[in-house]
Amino acid sequence: MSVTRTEPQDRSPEHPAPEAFTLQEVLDAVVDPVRRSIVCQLSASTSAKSCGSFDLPVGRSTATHHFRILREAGLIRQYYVGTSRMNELRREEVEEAFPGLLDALVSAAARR
Amino acid sequence: MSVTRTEPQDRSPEHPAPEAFTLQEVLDAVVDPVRRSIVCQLSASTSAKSCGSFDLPVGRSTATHHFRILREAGLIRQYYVGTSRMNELRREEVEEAFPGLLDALVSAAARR
DNA sequence: ACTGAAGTATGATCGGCATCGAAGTATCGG
DNA sequence: CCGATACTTCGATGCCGATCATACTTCAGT
Repeated sequence: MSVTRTEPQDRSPEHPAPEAFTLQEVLDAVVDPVRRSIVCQLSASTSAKSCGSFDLPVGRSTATHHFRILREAGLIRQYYVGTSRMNELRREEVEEAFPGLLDALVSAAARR
Repeated sequence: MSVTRTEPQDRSPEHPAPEAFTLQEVLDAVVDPVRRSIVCQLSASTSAKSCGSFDLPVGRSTATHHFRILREAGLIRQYYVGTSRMNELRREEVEEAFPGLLDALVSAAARR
């Protein structure tokens, strides 16, 4: 009978192009403390980080929600490596769309 | 009997000191489109503007609410002139607390 | 005093969002 | 195949904030 085929899945999520970034979405993203924390942890790291490697005060399903908001705003890029979803900042694209904004935010968050 | 005394009132509202500014309050303030519009209109103007002189898509009481949020975040200074409440940006203080943030926001809002 | 103008205060409504738990999916190691 | 791991999806809940209408206050002009 039908052997449950395990065709390789395409699990790469949608990423908006820089031209589609909106300030509203970016602000909606970074106004949340948990998401801002994610951005700061990414900014402090040189390499990509898996979702599970973040120090977050919420459950897994909520974390997934936050990563999605950040991705849809254009702030992060996500891709799978095995079962892990890696995350990295889209520094250049964000800088191109909204010059100085990301730096100002991260350094503002670093104070205090 | 008691003549309704018209003692001069102190109607000057509370303004936080720059040291008390928090990034969270500033972002909570500017994430709202109406409030961001207020900030941009103030930034584009050289002089102070009365509450009523703004072009806003909400009723008066709601506008009052928005101005208060902006003031409590430290973004604007308010003072009465007659019955009019004047508003102006606290550029220097905000710049001192969160360097580059206000400029980045206003210029980001100006794009598109 | 009276009136109008400019805001503020208050209470109610209403929608959106952060959160969680439970169940589902995909991948990797034996 | 069998777990185990790492996330995602889904539905429900609960709260907070934006909005409005109404009533009130303060001031300016007459």
